[in-house]
Amino acid sequence: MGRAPCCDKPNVKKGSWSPEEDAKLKYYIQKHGTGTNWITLPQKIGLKRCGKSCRLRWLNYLRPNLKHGGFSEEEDSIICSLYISIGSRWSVIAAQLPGRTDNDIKNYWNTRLKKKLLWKHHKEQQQALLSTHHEQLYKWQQMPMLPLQPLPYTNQNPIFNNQDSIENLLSRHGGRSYDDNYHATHDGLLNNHEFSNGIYQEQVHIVSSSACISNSNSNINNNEVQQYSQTDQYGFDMVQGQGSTFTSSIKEVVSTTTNNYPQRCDGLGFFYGGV
DNA sequence: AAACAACGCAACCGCAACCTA
DNA sequence: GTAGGTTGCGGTTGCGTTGTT
Repeated sequence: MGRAPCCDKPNVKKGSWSPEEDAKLKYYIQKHGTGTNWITLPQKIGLKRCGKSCRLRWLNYLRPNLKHGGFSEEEDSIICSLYISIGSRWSVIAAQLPGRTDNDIKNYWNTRLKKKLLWKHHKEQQQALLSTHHEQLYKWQQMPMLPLQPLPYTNQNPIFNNQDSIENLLSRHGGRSYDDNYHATHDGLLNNHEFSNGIYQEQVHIVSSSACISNSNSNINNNEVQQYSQTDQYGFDMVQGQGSTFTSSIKEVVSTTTNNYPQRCDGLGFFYGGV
C-alpha cells in the first residue's frame, strides 16, 4: 500500500521548463496570487505538470526579486554561522537571506561552501601545527643553558658519543645545549600541559565578518570546547544583521546542535568538535 | 578535435506537518 | 478524533556545461 500520488504521473511532463510554461505559470500567479491550490493549478492553466513542480518552479525561479549566484562574503558568513547553529534547515537559513531560496543555498553549500570551508580548515590546521612548533621552539630557547660538561666514560658507553642522545637527556632535565638553537626536539615538551593548552587555545576561531568558521583540530572534544569557551576569549562573534547572539559560546552551539538538530554536514565534524 | 571527468544547478522524490471536513 | 488532501522541506538525482587529457 503506497500513498496516493500527488498527480496523474503518466500524463505529467518532467524535466526542464520551457519559456512558454514559465510564462503561463507566471501570468496566472501574478493575476491570482499564490494563495492558489497548487494541485489543481496545472489543469487550470493547461500545463501538464505536477502541482508540486509548479510550486517549486515558482518559488525557486519565477518569483520576483530572486537573486541567483554571486553569494557575498557576508552571505557566506551568515550561512556558515546558521548552519553551525541549526544544521541543514535551509528554509530557515533562506529566510535570513532576502532573495535567496532554500534550494539555492542548499546547492551553494553542497557544491562550493562546504569545500571552501574544508579547504580553509585544512589550511588553518597546518598553520596551527606550524605556530605550535614555533611556540615550542621559543620555550626551548628560553630554557636555562646547561653547560656541556665533559662526560665520563664516553668511550665506554656509545650513548654518550651520540650528540642527539645528550641533548635528549638535557631536555628531560629542563635544559638545552649551547649549540642547539636549530635542533629543538619535541621530547619533554609535548607533555607539558601549559604548551598543550596553548595548542588548543588556538583551535577555535570563528570569523563572522569576512568568512566562515573554523576549528582547526578535528579531534577536539566537548570538554575542551567547554574549557575554552568559558574564557570568552575564543567565543563566537555576532552575525551581522541578525541581531541575536545565538553563538554566545561554542559549547552552547555544539550542545544545541547535537541535542536538537542531529542532522549535520558530512565530513565537517570539526565544526562540532568531533561530537 | 574528441573523449572523458568534474562541477553546478534545476528538478524530482518521499516524508512529515498541517489543514479541513 | 480521524482520514484524506495539501503544503513545505530536505535529500538526492539527472542533465547540461565547463575543464582536462
